[in-house]
Amino acid sequence: MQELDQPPNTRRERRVAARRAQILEAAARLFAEKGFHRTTTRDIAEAADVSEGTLYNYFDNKEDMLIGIMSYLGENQHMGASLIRSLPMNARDFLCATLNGQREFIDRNGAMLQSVLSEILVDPELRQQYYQELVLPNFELLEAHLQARRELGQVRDIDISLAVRILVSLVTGMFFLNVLGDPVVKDQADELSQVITSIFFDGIDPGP
Amino acid sequence: MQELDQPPNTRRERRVAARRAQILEAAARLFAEKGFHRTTTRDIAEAADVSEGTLYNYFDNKEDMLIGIMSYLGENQHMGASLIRSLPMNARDFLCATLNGQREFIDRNGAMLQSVLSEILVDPELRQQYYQELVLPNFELLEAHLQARRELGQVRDIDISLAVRILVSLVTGMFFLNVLGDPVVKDQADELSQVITSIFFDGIDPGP
Amino acid sequence: MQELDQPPNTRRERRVAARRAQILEAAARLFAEKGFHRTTTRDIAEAADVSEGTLYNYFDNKEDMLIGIMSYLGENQHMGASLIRSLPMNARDFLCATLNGQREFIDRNGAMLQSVLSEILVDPELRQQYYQELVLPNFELLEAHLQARRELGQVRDIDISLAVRILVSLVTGMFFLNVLGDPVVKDQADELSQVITSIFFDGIDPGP
Amino acid sequence: MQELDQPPNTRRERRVAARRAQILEAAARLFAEKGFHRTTTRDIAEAADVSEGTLYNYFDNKEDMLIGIMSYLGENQHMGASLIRSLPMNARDFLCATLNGQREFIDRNGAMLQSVLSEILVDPELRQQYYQELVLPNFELLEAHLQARRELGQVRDIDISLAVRILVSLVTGMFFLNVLGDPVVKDQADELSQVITSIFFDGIDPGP
DNA sequence: AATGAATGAGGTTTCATTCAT
DNA sequence: TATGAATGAAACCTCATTCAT
Repeated sequence: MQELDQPPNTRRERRVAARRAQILEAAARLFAEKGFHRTTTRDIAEAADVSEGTLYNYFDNKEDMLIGIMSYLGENQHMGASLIRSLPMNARDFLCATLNGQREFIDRNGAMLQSVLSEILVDPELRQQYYQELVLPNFELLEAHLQARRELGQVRDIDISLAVRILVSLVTGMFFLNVLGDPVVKDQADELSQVITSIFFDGIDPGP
Repeated sequence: MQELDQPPNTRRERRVAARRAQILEAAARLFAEKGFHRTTTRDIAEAADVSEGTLYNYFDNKEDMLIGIMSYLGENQHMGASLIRSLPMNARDFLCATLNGQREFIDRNGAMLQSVLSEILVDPELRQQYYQELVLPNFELLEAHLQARRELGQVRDIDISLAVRILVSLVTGMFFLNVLGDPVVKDQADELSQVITSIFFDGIDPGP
Repeated sequence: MQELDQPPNTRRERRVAARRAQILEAAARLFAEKGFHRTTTRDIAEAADVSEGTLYNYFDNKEDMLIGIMSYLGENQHMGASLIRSLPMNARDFLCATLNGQREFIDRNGAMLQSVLSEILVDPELRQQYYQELVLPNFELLEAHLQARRELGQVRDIDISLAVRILVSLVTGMFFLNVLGDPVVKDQADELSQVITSIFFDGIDPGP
Repeated sequence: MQELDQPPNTRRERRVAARRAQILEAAARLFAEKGFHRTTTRDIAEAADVSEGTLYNYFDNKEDMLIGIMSYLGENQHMGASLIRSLPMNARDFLCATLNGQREFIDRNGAMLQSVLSEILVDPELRQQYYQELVLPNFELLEAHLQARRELGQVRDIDISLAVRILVSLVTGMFFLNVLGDPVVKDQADELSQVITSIFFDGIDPGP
């Protein structure tokens, strides 16, 4: 009568997950458009095509939706798996591929990212959670990866920790410029990954 | 009835400017701590040691204070002047000095920056203004500067526009990491400028 | 389709009655603990171990449960029957026994009483019903009883109506003090009936 | 420029107190009519002829108004002073006077009492405060008084504590009957005090 | 008959803004 | 010019009730 337990979700659980996703997507879009605080629960309910009351059957409160968005981002920012498997790849190709991967991720989840970042800047608690769940794990994966490449002689002896921070800062800042609507970044997105790779590996020094 | 414009500020104008600054500083601190929306005008009034009513003698409304903060940031982000004069300086030293200058600017005005960035992410109008007044001017100055150095043969033939975006993204992203409280960025701030310079000029490739 | 009325309850009717009782008991307990308005239908459903929907198969609405509680109290406050039969009993013993009987009734149904009284104070409609169904009948029984005793010469010539009101007030007020948690009333409950009887019959005057 | 401090209230303080009273009176009336929970803040604002927002300049929240009402009752239930001074009075006259005093107090503050009692029955916290501030002090005063009279030989040797509880219960229960609209209690209010006094002193026993 | 997800009206509370003093 | 009490719109959230399953 009840479903099997093998797939971890029963029919009911799947329905709940779908509803949550439906609501989160609507919320994220609005949060990115108007900001968390300027978005009312009524807005969200209308965009998600449910009643206001229903929102609260799936989330404790409005803030909980933001946290839900963050968790979703965390779960879908796998980066990890690919990083390990990609060691055989040429170092430059790998960086370029990673940057393109990030771009793709942002294309899909930009609204969520935008809405979360905005609040992170001014909410210490959220910030803490974001750092732990979304930033640190990536730092560690990247450090391990870079370290491995250095041991393979593919990278000169720079401070790995700092290099990773620099890379992540760059991607983050790029996202920012994108949000600002900078036409250069928008129109030359393809070249950008290549130029970054080029500078990151060879620098801008004209050489001897 | 109004004073002349010749001496840029009469006694009265100076008093008004001081009051505005006093309010803006209080507001910026609170905005950075709790965010624009979670900060009430009552909070601001108390922090600035004036009454709520008085706020409205100096600003049209709460949003106007945020714009005031942005204008203040724009006026104090001189970068410009120094950039021209520093051409004679060695290219690497110049980059390092610039990065340190940015750090100093952020140390002084971090709270304001933080409060403004948070809203910029979710307020198209503000975003537009920020881009025009704070980002574009710097882009143009930096491009001109980098172009000049390239013509001097101090920089190899990369896309100047993109290089400038990369640099600014990096600084912006670094600010973000700082806000997030990343201990590496915080504790090794000095090395950071050097490592960035090193990578930016020489890359991470181990060479032949 | 419906069963006959001859045997006062068919199996089905008994099941329905049991369910109603199960729900009413849960509701009364919660109403007494937190009040009618602070108790949600969800609370009641959980406490009664049924679903919220099921509540509405047995009661029209939440208010109807309160009325149900009142009816239950009315049906179980028999006082009446015993009053008549107890005429032969010594007057003092009778009063003492009645007081103890009340105490017992309150011990068993205190929560229901408490929840009902609270609303009665502020709901004219409920008040009316309570007075008609629970108070007046007792007044009449008591008056008749007291009248009979007076005619037997066991009571001096006081205003019977008022005497009954005084007695009932006393019991009601005592219930109140009990709810308030007064330690004296709680710990000396046994003496209390006796002291009341003693004062009620002999007064506190030291005599000549 | 500012008023003297001698009268403990400045002009401003007096204005605040007046506003609070104005709001409390409106609230108490409505609470008694419809109950605390069925009374909306909008109702109160309209009845008090202020805006809803203004309510919150004088009270933390709706519950705080109920507490305010209770405090007001506490401050105006002096009973105390008169009790001491009245020792010379004949014991019976004293009881009768006290009962009439209570009746007068209830006539003036019945609505407040009603609204508070209703909530006290179902709110443990409020109940505690009520007991401490309104019940206990009266118990103590009455006990001392009765004790004094007993030592004067005006009262036979009964348990003073219990006698006081009995008296207070009686008054409380009478208030209840009044709220219920019992016509006997309402119409014979004058006789009531006398009958109570009569029974309380002499009992209902016909004597030998 | 039982369930519990969905509903949406309505409640309390906050807060930017105004304006009389 | 400075004040801060008053305002009232609007936000978030709760909860009794319904109804498809």
